[in-house]
Amino acid sequence: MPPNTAAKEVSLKVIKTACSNCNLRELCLPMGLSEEEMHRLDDLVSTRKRIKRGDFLYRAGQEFDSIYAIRSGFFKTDVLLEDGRDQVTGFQMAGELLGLDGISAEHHTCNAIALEDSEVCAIPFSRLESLSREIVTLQHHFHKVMSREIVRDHGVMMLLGTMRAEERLAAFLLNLSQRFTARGFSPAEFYLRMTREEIGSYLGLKLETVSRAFSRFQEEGLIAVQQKHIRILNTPGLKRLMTHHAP
Amino acid sequence: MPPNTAAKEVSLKVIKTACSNCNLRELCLPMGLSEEEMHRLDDLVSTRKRIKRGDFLYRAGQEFDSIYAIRSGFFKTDVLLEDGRDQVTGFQMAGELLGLDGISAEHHTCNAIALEDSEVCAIPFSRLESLSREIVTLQHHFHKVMSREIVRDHGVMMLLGTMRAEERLAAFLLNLSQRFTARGFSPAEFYLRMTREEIGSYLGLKLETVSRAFSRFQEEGLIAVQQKHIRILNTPGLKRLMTHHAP
DNA sequence: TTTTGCGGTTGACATGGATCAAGCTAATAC
DNA sequence: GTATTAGCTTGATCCATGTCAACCGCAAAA
Repeated sequence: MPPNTAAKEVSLKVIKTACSNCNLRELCLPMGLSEEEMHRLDDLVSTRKRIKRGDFLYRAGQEFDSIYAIRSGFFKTDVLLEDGRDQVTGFQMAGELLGLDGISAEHHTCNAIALEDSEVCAIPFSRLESLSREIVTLQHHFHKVMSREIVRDHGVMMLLGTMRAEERLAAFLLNLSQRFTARGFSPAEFYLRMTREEIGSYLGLKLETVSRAFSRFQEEGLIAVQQKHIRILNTPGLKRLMTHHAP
Repeated sequence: MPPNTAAKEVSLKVIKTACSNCNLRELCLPMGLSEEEMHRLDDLVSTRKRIKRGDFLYRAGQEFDSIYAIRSGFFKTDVLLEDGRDQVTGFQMAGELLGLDGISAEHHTCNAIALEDSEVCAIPFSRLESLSREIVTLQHHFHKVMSREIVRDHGVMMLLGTMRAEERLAAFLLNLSQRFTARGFSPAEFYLRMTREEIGSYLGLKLETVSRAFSRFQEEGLIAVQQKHIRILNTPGLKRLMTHHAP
């Protein structure tokens, strides 16, 4: 399928593919662009890709040429050490970008794996750089997105370096809740797309510890858990847990 | 002191200030630029700042307008949580950039503190964006620098999430050694600019644990420690320690 | 020179989370 | 519909690191 159709009559499919018609445009890369600017971005992101649950969007070591905007679905990224250890470095949802780590060395440094059937927009990076030389707001927004990733990583470092198990899990749940909210979903009720082991890997804990912390939260009436279904019953309680650490 | 002297006769001071005459230019922002391009960058970085040991280059919350290239000296960055906990998020040395985290929210999100008397070049960010719209190599290199920061942070997450105390310290020492080497210093012998407590904060450990790990390395003949003076005696040994974790 | 104090080392003990193990639940395959 | 299995929960025990405490040594201040 050719990515650019020169036809005047634009098919429904193509319309739906464009940033200008995407309901995530205010969360994603086109944030803050004018109508006209967004149409110029549309040309870049015309290639869409479906990724089945469990499949790789890209693998560590693979050549880097595009970043990806998640249109729907849910991903995790993980890094592998030579000795077999690995760690989940993030969970990404609709409107978020994947692949920014690949810019530095021109190859990907982590694996990106779909946790449910997903769709992404591939954005050829060199074309994004060209366009952002022309559109100031795009350039600036892209820099903000990269910077936000750095800030997010500092948050995770904080979490891993200073928080205890239950604080980590509370922070994790509140973060998910906040991101779901930003996407128009319930802040209090959601399905986890990842296993306890993946949560543990992300939080620097073993799956048993994650499970126990969930049970503890449930006993204390903070949340209701049933496998992957989570209901947050007491948000302030979780927040308190996050900040009032034992001396 | 006016940052731009229009005089034809350029003073020695100004010459020394320019990127084109900086011996760090191949590590720092101007990496890969042509002579002519580098001169255009010179105009941006004309403002230099001395920071005394213990002083802040910037504080969390402060308005963001510039990033900083370290010309000489040594810094740490740390984040503070509301409840008083804090964590060192990085140690930066000559040729490295500070302040990238501030782009996302237009204010700094961490403190940058000099660990020894230092000098930085302030780079007004909006002017850097303008210039990088004109100089492709500058734009691309800047993106790489930001991406590298993300990759580095993933490394720290890995370290905090999966490594034990001695592995963390070994990784830390090898990383320092490698960065000193890149700057033309000895790979095997250096002074630490930070306290055990700061190392511990960075590595998610208590200072006593750091101290014990140093002693242990010394007993095993891997390094010689005397306070802040470190000599690495067995680099492969340290590397092995980093990868052969207990099951 | 002496004093002061911060940073570092070391020891004894406490504990949070890891590990090992068993059983349970719910999705997926047959 | 039943069988299979991956994922989850819970209990018992262990150990790495945290905590508390004492002391050392060097460098800055007096």
